[in-house]
Amino acid sequence: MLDRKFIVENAELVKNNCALRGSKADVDRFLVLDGKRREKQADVDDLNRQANEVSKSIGQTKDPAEREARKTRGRELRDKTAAAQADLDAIAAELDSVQRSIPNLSHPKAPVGGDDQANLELRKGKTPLPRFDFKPLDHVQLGERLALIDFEGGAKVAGHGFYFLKNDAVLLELALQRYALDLLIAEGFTPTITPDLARNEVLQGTGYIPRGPETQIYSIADSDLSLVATAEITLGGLLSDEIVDAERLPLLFCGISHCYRTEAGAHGRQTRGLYRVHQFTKVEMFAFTLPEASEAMLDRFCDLECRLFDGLGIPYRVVDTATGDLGGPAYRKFDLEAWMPGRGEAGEYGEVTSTSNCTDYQSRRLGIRYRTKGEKGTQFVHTLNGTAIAISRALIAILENYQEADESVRVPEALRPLVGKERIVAPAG
RNA sequence: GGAGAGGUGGCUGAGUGGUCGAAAGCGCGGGUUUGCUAAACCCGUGACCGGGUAACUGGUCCGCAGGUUCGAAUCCUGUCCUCUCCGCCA
Repeated sequence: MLDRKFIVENAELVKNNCALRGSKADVDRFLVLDGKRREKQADVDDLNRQANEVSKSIGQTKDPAEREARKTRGRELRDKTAAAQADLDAIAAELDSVQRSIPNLSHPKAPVGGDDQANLELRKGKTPLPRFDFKPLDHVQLGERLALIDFEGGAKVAGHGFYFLKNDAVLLELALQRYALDLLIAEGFTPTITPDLARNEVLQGTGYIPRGPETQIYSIADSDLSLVATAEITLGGLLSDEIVDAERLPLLFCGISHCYRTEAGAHGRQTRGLYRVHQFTKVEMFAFTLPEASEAMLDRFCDLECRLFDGLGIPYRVVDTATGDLGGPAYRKFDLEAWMPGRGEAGEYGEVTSTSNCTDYQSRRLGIRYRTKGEKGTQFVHTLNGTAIAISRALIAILENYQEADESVRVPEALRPLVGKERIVAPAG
């Protein structure tokens, strides 16, 4: 969320930004509530002060009658205080909910627009688009013919949107995890495998909303836990309510987690195959940085994503995400869209990774601060997240780009030592 | 799952109803001493929300949420977490 004082002092800016983002957050309501809150707070403070004075004086009063008189006075004051506090709590609760609904500011260079149609292509990857002298199959067909993906089996045990990976697809999944990890470890990231469940409080801190009507999140009955939609949630929560020394920053983590998404309201759009599924594995990058370092870190994350996909020999383009498509927490976001030859009439780009600079929007909610030696007070860190590799979508890109006329699939050079073979062919029989 | 112990400031750790936002130590900042460094000594040093140009000042915070009381770090209830032991188990 944004800083309360900042919103008050920059109300017009915040309102304009809400408009750019297509957010319906009620900034005017926020301003009214904030004024009320301050008045009420002053009342409560004053009553508390009086009550504290009376309480202190009782301890020093010897005369029993005088003590009783002061106790009565104290009771009266505490009653008034409690009433005022209740008013204040009600105001503060509404204020907080409005404040949380206000999206982060937008980077001045982020393209303005209502949805992903306005995204701006920045550049393309090193690998040229593949040329096929046959009609390429899509990954669903390939997955079936090579016995790599079993959607029917997945649907049978867990419903539509679930799948079994089989045979060499399992090796590919593990190879992709290891491939991403090897690069990130070399880059100084601390590798982690994170919980697949998190407290709802942590979900909310990172900007995810469990149990809403349009929630993307699976909740666990009779608990305050949800299945995570990404390791961004668990890695962000890792340092919640902590104060770190400035010289320890930046902190770089990468995390393997399973990602669970209900995909509520996503029916009818790109639901074929592995593109939009309820569960997949992801290697996620996460950074906590000083405020002045977050822009450069976003470029670094984007560059790492490019290196991973260049290394896999997959064609892609990088897009700068439009303001209306940024969601709540992101200040700026870059997506990698890989070429998927089996998609649409003659191939289309489809999002495979995404990296965001959330500035202090998440850290303010999560209470993640840093302290600089010799300086008074603390400040909020900046948080960034980026997909290293989302396995399901990477699989689509690999299968479709590396297919051959005989329906076999070459294993990308970089993965061959990890998969242990050069080519995936249909199992005998 | 059963039995205990405990969660206090950046860290360690005192504190069992009033003057405690909280001893002491570490760390950190400043100073004295010093050829330099180190050591020693002295002073200062929590976070958050308000008011004030400022000096300064009001309030909140001792895992979290409630309760008792004029008054709670301290007593009570619930909850989360950590540790030890027992049971079960991959």
